[in-house]
Amino acid sequence: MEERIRKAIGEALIQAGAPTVPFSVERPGDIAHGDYATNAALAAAKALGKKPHEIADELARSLIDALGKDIASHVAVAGPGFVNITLAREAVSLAVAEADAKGTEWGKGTDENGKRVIVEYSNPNAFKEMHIGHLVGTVVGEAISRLIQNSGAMLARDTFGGDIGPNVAKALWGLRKNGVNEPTTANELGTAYTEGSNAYETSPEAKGEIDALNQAVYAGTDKELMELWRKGREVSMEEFRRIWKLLGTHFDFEFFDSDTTETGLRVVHDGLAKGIFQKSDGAIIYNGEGKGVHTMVFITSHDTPTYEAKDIGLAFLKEERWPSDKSIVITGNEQTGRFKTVLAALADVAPLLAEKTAHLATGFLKLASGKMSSREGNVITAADFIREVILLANDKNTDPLIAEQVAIGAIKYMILRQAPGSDIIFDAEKSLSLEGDSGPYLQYALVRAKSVLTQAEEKGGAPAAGAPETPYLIERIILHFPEVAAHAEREFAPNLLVTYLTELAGEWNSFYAKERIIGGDYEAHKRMLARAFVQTMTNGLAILGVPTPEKM
RNA sequence: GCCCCGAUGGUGAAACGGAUAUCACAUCAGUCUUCGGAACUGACGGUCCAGGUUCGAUUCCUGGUCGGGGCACCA
Repeated sequence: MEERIRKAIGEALIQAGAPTVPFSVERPGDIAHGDYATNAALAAAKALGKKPHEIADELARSLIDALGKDIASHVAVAGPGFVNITLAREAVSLAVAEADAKGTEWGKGTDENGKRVIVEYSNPNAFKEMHIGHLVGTVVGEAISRLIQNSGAMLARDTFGGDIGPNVAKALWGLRKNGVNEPTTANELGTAYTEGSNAYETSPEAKGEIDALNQAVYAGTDKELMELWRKGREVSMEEFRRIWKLLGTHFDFEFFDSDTTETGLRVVHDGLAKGIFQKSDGAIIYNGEGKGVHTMVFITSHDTPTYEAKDIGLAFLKEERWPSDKSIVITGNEQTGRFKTVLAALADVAPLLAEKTAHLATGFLKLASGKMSSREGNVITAADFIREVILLANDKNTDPLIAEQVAIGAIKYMILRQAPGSDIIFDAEKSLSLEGDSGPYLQYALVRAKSVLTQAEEKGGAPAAGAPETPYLIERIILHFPEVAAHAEREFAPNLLVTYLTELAGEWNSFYAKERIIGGDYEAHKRMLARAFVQTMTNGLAILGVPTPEKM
């Protein structure tokens, strides 16, 4: 529908003599203005040297002719020169029927058809527990992945685990000190890491031992050590996989630091020979001066690669394993500066790889109250956090599966409702009080609509036909779903979809309170409307990765 | 010191350069509980400051204030 209007405006502008003016076609802020609005007349005014209103009047006339009464019942000029289009009843009914008929295909786009896209997110630190910061990256990464898939791309998910380096050495040191040869729980690893980390700061002797362990892992010749390392990593990853599953995420590729060191070292050494990197105090650095990025060490003076060199290696590894048209990396926003340096260096060594790589940053998750902190430490693990929220959801849902769905929905909604990149304040009690503007609010609206439909079908009979001349507001919201999904994908902004679905759920609740469906006027039409709402909400929540419980 | 990001009602957020700045929570006042009240309706209240660009600025530019993050051998 939007495309059709856009085309009609484009042709009208060509006739008016302003073929290249960019213009918008969007939902008006106030639905009372119409179903679509365009600023084309305002945009063209300067180019044509005419008053906006003159152009708007002409545009309105040609739009009426081009679209016809079956599509646009009303075209009006308003404000400084907007042209508002109100859809005809038949056009609205047609769009709603389409939502109902298309099923899971409703809302699918074609913007990324035929493209291969790889998305990296969640990046776990093996030997450390998953904390709530990873939760944000995982939830946002999954939603963005699904948005891209919804636009038609072939998509692969990958995650880049830290399994080598000083942090890992600290955990190994702790394990050895505690005499643990067969670690079995993530908690055990977390404790060992904390101990190693503390010892590293306070004891010069321990520091030396840990540094030596780090070198030994890179060398990989100490069989006993490598066995402990392998087991620890696996235990750690099992825990990550458990939480990923809980959050509805599965990775096609799990890459590790240790997979990328070789390539990273080689590429940086080659780059050194070409003058892309420089030697400095025994280390190999990338000089970012004059390029607006920080200067950073890529290879240390001990000839071990830093995270930066590993990221370079990873870019090559990804291309080798799953060649793509676009590569997206999602990390916390504290890494933005570091990533700029990596991309600048990559642009010098492999311009094509750098060109198609984009970095997206997510914000921090902060808790509204400190109550959730289950331990004395200030780090809250993702597992503890999810458990606490499920417990809260349990108050109203005895079924453990539903409590979990509600809790995951609440967490995801809180994270996805705001623009990625900004910090997130999570108030668990507020999001589970479930009054408007929450995941469960959307889930609840869907559950109620499904319930009505079930009862309507059981009742059977011949529902009253016909439809009111003026469409219900809910109909006019439903028809915008495909445009919203496409827009959210272009901007990598799941929050746009969240806002839309919240509005949709609110309008459905409003409709439900005002209008009698079973046994009411226009029952057949209202049933279709209910089905269209269910389909739209179901598909929308699926893109966000928010579970849809059958009952609540 | 340098670089990046942010600042919107009491609180948390939204708004391709567009119309009377949207939504929720809280507060206050109602609906009514005969398709599921985790609901619905209404009231209250806001763009950090000073300039600039523009027909039009929460949005873009300059300066300032406050807050967060980053800045070579950590990830």
